[in-house]
Amino acid sequence: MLQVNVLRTKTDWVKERLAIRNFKQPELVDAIIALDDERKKLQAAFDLSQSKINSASKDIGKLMAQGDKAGAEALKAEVAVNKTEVASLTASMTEVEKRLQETLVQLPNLPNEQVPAGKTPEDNEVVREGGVKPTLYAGAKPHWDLIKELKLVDFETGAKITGSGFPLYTGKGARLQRSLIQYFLDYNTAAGYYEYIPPFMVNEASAYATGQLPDKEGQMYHATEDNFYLIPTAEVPVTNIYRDTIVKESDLPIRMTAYSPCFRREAGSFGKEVRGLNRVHQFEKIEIIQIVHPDNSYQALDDMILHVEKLLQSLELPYRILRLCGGDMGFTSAITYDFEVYSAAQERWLEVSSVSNFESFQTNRLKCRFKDADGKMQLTHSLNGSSLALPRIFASLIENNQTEAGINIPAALQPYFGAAIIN
RNA sequence: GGUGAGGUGGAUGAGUGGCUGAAAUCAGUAGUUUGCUAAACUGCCGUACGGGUUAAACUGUACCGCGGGUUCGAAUCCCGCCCUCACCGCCA
Repeated sequence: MLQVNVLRTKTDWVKERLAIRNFKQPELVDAIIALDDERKKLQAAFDLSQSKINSASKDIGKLMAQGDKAGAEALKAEVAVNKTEVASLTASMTEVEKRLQETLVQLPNLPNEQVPAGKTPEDNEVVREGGVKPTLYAGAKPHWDLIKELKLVDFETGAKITGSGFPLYTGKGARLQRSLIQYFLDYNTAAGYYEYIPPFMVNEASAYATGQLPDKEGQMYHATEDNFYLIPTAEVPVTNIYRDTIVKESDLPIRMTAYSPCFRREAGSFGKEVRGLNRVHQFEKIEIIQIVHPDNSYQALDDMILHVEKLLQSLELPYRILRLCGGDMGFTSAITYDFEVYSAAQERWLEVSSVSNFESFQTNRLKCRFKDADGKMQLTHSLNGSSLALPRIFASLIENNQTEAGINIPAALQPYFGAAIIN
């Protein structure tokens, strides 16, 4: 959520930035300022009336103590008038605040200056590529065939148990999955990220604070009986650790990592794009999250990018880093870098991580602040990224490392997996 | 799920209708003193939204788990909900 103050003081610049995203309703900015003006006017009137009531009430107390009943009654009548006024002002204020809030949450974050203009994924910029695309042998197969042959993942039984898109990892597949989780967490904690295992369901307040509500309601599984949402990413519960908190400036940066399953309804997706492990309703992901001083958030972003990049290098996967264009960025992001690995048998790039700086967009809703050296409250900045999302790593690992003898496990993973080859 | 106790500022904890935005202690912070460490003393020390100011000072309102209600006036009384703790029930 953007700060009204920013809209007010930098109106034209805000509209310019929104245009980079192809945001179609710049007039909302003016509407918000107008609503905020109205809110202020009502607040001032309310404060005045309430102040009259307060002082009259004190006087009534004194008059009663002195035994001046008539005087007290006269004042009570006066208070009654102000009370009606306060009641109607309160109603107007509630209404205006509600409209203000509803409008404010419709504005996406402002793209950073580095974000390229553009509408579709084709407009994303490739920042750099790394690793070597493997040359596969003649009989190489896409992962959905490999997992069947080697009994790594059983989609049919997963579908029987739950529904399509809920994979059942089996045997060596389950073991590979587990070793990846362990490896990623070790890698992240070694870099100073504090480890959590969060709740996998969150309440409405948490889903709202990180921006899943109201925008992405339909994306989440909803346990209506208790009004809990299954998390679409560990970002939601972990970032909410710092909801409504005032942190010490000296505690920044806060670095956190967490493993969690992620649940996404992905309504309306189907076809080749989502075949096999490419897109599923439940997947595993290890997330990294930072809450930092606003002056340092871009340094933190660079650190996170490097962190993820080195992890991909250690897995010996060919990868590329994209800077997303305005039109392809998430609602809450100021800048996003996507990491894709090349899946050799599918001959396509698969997104395995997305690292974003939210600046103060998320922390404003979250209300995570610190008091600076001058004693002023400031919003922290928040960032997050995947390090890493598993299914597509799984898919590209087995596709890229397949040989006639079996699937080679990269050296970094062997201590975790306990073998050098799957066959 | 049942019964009981409770939810007050960073922490502990006082406060049962007006003198309480809230005692006291601790922590924090600025300073004074002391030869260092330590200690002692003094000041400051909640958040939000307004007004005011170059910035402050100053000032209005709201907030004592959340939402309602009673009252001229509510942290304090009433109702609903949420959460925590204890015991019981169930259970990985």
